[in-house]
Amino acid sequence: MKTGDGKTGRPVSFDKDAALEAAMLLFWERGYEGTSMADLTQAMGLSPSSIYAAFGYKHALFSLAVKRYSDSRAQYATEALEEPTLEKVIRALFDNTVAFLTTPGHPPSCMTLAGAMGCGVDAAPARDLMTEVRRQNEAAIRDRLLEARKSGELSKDINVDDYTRYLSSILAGLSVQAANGSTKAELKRTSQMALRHLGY
Amino acid sequence: MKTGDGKTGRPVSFDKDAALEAAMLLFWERGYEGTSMADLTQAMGLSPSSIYAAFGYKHALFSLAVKRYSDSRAQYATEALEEPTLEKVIRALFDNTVAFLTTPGHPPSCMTLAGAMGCGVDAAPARDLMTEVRRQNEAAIRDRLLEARKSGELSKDINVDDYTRYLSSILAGLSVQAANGSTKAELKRTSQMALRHLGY
DNA sequence: GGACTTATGGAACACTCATTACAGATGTGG
DNA sequence: CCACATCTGTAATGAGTGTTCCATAAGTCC
Repeated sequence: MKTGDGKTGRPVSFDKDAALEAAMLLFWERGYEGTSMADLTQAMGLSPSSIYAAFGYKHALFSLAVKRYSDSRAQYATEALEEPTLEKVIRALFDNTVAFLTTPGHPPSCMTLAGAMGCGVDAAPARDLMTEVRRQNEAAIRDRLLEARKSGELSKDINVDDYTRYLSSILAGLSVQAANGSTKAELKRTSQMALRHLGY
Repeated sequence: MKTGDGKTGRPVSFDKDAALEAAMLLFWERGYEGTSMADLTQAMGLSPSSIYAAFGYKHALFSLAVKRYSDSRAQYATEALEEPTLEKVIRALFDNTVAFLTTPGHPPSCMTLAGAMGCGVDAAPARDLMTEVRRQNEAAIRDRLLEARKSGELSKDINVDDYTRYLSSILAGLSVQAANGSTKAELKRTSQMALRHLGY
């Protein structure tokens, strides 16, 4: 019998999904450095051995948590980019962001900002991962804008790279606003003002 | 003779200003949690006892570093708000921010974002301090906008609170952009696009 | 030149960090 | 029921954390 096929041996006795969800929420709130393995064992309800066996080192667990975050909580951005017209895309981008930032049950900010901005040398890989995710999100917006440019919805006078960075800036700024403690109503009005200035 | 008057006893043998500057730069780069006292002793060139005698606990040192940051590096914002007309104020706000973020010799981001966004429970006071500073900066912008409203430069149709949050958002977004690795030229174009959409 | 006050460097403190060793528990295949 | 493989909890690992103790150095005041 081949070993490591997942059929023999004592089976995993906990819900891997639920454990990863708990880890994600804790990393989201406290960042990479601010979350200790002891905190994680408590939040996940597991002993260190189980965590290491199932997810690997702390950084590997963090990577998985970030992936889970991108694939679930941060899907609102992807959904917005799938709207049929450019106007709907941009409106959805702002509306969904505000809704996301004010959803109860998780910190009022983006995980890619709270996760690891400034950090010690040991946590540099986590910080770089956060930067990479932010850049990927930006690239997704750029792709959608390029599409709109081809379809004629976005004027060819507008530099797509600049417009992408401009939109990203405002959206990131909303996240900082939310972290500052802005209310849902305030964020909504701020985002409406942004839309108005954008011409929507 | 009264004790503690700073006249008797062995005098301090190092430059307090230079030491605090070194601490500020390290906190700026690595954040509160990412900077250890051991890192600080090395960067400041001092032994732990000297640091504790001169600046107090780690958090007190951090507070002093943040104050130094606000009073020196972050003065560009205050200066912008002192411009005579609203248009000049807003232009300076964006121009100075871009210049600040791309100045060599310090991290390409705002200390209030890198210092402590998400963090552990022990560092919560540091995080709250950063939030407070961000809100104070916002309040300064609001005051200047209120002034412009009174002088008639800012239309009374515009909600000052909303406009303040909107401007703050874009400026914070520029900081995130810089942390993402945007070049000076890119930041300049992004900020120019923001100014254009603002009507300047 | 003592008496006094404060600063300094280095070692030590108690504690937490991420990670692992080990012994026992729990399943599957024969 | 018996090997076998894997998981699980406890306790330990060594390194790193912020902070303090202590002997000594370096000044001022009488």
